[in-house]
Amino acid sequence: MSNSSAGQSAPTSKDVARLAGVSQSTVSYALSGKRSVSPDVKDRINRAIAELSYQPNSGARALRGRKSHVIGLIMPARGRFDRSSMMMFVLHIAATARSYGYDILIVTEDEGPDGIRRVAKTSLCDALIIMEIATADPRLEAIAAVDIPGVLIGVPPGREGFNCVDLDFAAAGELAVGRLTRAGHTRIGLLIPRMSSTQDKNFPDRLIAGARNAAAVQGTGGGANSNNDDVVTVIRPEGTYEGVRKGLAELRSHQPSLTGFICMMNPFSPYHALTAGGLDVGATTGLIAVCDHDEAENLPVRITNIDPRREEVSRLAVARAVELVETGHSGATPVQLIEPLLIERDSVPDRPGAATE
Amino acid sequence: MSNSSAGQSAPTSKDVARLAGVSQSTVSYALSGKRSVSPDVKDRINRAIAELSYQPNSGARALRGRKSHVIGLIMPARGRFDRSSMMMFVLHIAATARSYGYDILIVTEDEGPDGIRRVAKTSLCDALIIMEIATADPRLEAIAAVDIPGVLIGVPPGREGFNCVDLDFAAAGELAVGRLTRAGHTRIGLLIPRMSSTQDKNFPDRLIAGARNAAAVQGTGGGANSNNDDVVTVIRPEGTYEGVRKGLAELRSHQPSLTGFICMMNPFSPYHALTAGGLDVGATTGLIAVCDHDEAENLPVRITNIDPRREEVSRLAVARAVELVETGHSGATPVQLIEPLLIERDSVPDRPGAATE
DNA sequence: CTGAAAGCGCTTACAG
DNA sequence: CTGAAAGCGCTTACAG
Repeated sequence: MSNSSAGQSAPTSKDVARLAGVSQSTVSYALSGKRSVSPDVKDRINRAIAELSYQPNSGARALRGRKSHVIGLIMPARGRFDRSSMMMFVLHIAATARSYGYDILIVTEDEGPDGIRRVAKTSLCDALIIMEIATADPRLEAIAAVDIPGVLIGVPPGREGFNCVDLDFAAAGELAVGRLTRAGHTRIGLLIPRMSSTQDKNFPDRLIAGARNAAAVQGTGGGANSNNDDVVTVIRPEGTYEGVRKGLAELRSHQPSLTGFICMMNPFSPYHALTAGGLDVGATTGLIAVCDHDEAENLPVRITNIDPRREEVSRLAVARAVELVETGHSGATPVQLIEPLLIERDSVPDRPGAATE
Repeated sequence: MSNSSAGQSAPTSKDVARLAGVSQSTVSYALSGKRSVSPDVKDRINRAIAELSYQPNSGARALRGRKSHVIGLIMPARGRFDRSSMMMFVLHIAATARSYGYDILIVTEDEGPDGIRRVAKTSLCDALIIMEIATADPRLEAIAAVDIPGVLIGVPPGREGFNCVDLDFAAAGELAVGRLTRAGHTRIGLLIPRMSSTQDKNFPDRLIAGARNAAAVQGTGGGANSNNDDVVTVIRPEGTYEGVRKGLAELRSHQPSLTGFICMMNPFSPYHALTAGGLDVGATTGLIAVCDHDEAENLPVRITNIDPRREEVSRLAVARAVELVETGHSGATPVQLIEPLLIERDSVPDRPGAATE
């Protein structure tokens, strides 16, 4: 019943022109604004457009204008990824793209590097945004070889010649360690879920470096020359509950004095594993998660979190891609990092002797 | 450096024709197979295509062929949705679409019904797939008004004239209650997270009806005329940990004899809330979750789950959309439901007196 | 089995 | 300030 009209073919700019009593080119110029059009004529055209509910054919526009106004979003290669945060990126990227007049096309891992070549060579996409790229990712090469611009979300090694945008993970590490040490937690465990080996070279190193750096700067209360490696201990457990539980148990058996924890994941498993292990998060034990707000709020204790600012990262990636398309891209640009934000909630208790600033 | 080539414009079918020493139309026919081409000529064409790494321009193809080979994926309206499962749909839908030669374009909630009109009227998309549609969703009307086919994932009321595809939630309810009653659990709590009011009319009713039906059929051990409302008690808590905890606490205070639970969500919160409430899931208490495998495996006790079969639902939705496009759609078709699958894990213990089949 | 030509619906010089 | 015309790269009757 619905959906069944034989489709009396959509109106064209020619139809609009006829109805408005002007030429087709005037319609085009009225829409693009690339030539001034008298108010009277513009008005008639707008009326005609409204009456026919005209929208320009995107195929014709792409063909003639050599621009599809579509950005390809290359999804992560196979591996363990947080689907929830991926979806967050997709939604923000798509919304931002629309604000620039672009649409987002999904290119999945299944196609591999061929997918990149395909959407570029067929002129389906004007630019590419690549999520969670891995180190030895065959897609990096494909992106470099193709002649539409690409923006990486992430800063993988070997990124020379690419446009990278990401959260400042070093700052995130500093922020988390700084917050915990200020609250008096001088022994800190840092949990980063293990990924496939090729993905491991992207953000973890930066996060760890930032954490170590903050430990060195803020000191441990033991003077400038204390061994900073003892302040922050990194573990890379499996991302499952069982993996996290085991990792934490082992860690604590080696370092019973740990009172502060940072996790680069949904805090659900870490929180419950710590609780099951007899620790009282928010009372004696500190926990900071790098995660989205809803995940931080979704526990008995509201978890102080570092907002990974996926919306801002998404915006930056799209803005970058659009700019490269519209200025006629030319090579790589400096890495652009977004500052992380620490949101104070209830999971970081002060400990005796804490330097409350 | 990379990405910087001035782009000596992609090769066209004319270039291929010249290199192969044939006409442009022959190249086209060789590619489409709509006319027979001699092996010799076909060979030369293929060689030329490979040499130039030619791929047909999608704008031209769309313009001339009146088909973009793009399907628009309309994301859920604002509300509380499980981003993880949404992402699962997106990935499966995109992969399936590719297998039919189609691509997926993301249309977000932000555009509302206008987004649907836009991608349809501009001929950007050949068909639409709509996820998680709500009852009084203004997008339903837009879909009906537009002249490309639409497929709904979900079976909302007022779906006359639409093509619907979904999991058989009634069967899921039956399956879960059946499994628990067979294990001797005669008092069952069913947790369905509360959504925005307009979304509440889609699957929950079907799930509940199926659960009640199974309770009636299987009996409670108390004869055919027992009050079936007592077998299954439904609660609709907030989807957060705190909401689930409170909901379960209240439920149990009214019905202390509950030993079986079904949750229509990631079992993390229900599991931990039950455990925190003193129940031993897998030993004395049964829990079945409608969720993805990884979520079922991500807990101290492996949770027996009902696979929502998002991959199969996605496949069906895409197949339906492609069929409607390629046959020249004509109105609505019967609702197509996918059978749910119960995966036996460790969270449903037998209770004394259980009828072990 | 193959080729020359028209045309899909736009945009953009060119001309006034 | 406006119009007539060419052409983007395909596909598909039409003609042989």
